[in-house]
Amino acid sequence: MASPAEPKKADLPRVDFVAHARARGIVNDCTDDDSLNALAAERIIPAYIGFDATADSLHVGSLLQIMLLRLLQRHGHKPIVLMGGGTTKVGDPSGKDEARKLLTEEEIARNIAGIRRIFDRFLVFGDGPGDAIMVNNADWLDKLEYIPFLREVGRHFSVNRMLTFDSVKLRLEREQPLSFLEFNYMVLQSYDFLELGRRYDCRLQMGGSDQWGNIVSGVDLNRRIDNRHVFGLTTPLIATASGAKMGKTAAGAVWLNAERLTPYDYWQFWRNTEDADVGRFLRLFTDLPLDEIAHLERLHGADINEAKKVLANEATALCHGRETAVEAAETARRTFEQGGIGKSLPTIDIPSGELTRGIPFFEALRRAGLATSNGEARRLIQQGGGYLNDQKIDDANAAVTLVHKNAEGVIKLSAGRKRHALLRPV
RNA sequence: GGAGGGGUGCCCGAGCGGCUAAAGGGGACGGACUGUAAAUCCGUUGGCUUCGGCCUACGUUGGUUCAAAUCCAACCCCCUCCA
Repeated sequence: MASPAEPKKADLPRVDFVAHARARGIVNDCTDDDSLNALAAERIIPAYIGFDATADSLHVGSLLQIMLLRLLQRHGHKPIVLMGGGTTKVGDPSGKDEARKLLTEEEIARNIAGIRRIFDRFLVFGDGPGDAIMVNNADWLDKLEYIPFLREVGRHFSVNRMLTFDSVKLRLEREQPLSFLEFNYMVLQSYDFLELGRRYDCRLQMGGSDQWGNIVSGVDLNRRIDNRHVFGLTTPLIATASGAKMGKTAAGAVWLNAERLTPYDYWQFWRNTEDADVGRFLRLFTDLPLDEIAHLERLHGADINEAKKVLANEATALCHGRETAVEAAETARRTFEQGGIGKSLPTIDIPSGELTRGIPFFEALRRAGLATSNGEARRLIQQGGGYLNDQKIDDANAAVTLVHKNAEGVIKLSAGRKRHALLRPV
């Protein structure tokens, strides 16, 4: 499989990291641009972002963080991917109304393995100075001793101030429960930063803007305990131009692994970006140089679709490889621009015998994954959204048979104009 | 430990004995309009169905009643206040 990491590693100057990140719109806030720039000029900065292992994949909600680590590495610095094997057992209350379900050790280990595969596509791991590493905070959190920890670290935390943090305040204001377990999350996250400073001379923690409070706490802790001058940098919260939270699609979250979301659907997600977001998303989610993006941004009206295709191609190439992206683009071209079919469309095998007898249209739609129940399939047909080989079919009970097999040997089913699937007689 | 409030469909939230598969909103899906965009408008939104119906659902388990999301009991969970 082709590696997407075309600018394989450091192809940009170390000193420009923060300025470039800002120019691309990835930076929401930074504790101290000037000192950080000075440090970047002087040496390779090990920097980390933490990811909780709550699922076996990450979704686009984490993509900006991933891109930031990638940009960091392109500028010659060292990305540290911190897996929250320990903190996942606690649960980050930030931005949530409810505590997360607690995961078992085995689930967490499995999740970390899945997430590692995603990072392998975006970063170059290794033992060299600018190579990325992945570490797990369970390595130090699991064996913490309560009293010594409280005495070393706990005394630096003011409960008064902790109560003012958004993550906590939100829960209290909305009268939602916040357990003491979760309340400790920010302390542990701060401690991670201290530990990474000690182990890897990590100087920078990055994360989403909702992590700002946790990050500056860690910056303080490094200074107070080890007298280490470290930095924090956050990314903005990304919403679509029309205000929706980013990363929702028909099927739910936009996952970064092919098992949860096919590369074709991933491509489609980017292809359907709102006009007003195209330039911004190109800067945030692709490696394209800024001048090239500025050029694409000048497209207007229907022409902007070309920019959306570039966005879809580049974003998909990063995540699934160039070859896969090209295939998805080709499938989309045939499907939407020629009303044909492409090989990236989901394909379901159906025994020929069944098709000889014929299966009702509604059932075919359901089995193709275009409806979750017979009722939904019937509704779809009734509302004029059921298509068989691009012909609208009104009769839910119409038989789908081998007669409908086209030149390529498959039967094309569609739900509305955008969702397609193929049945393949076997 | 005590007192009060609460747990409703994907989410928020109304209902507080029958007219309730459960108002309203959000989200989602389909249609119209477009450019595979946004905005807008229309429709749909528990499952199965031979389309006549049949199941399952309002924290859990029992009970009262011809009839319960609605009343009663016990239990579980959450919130607030008191000790």
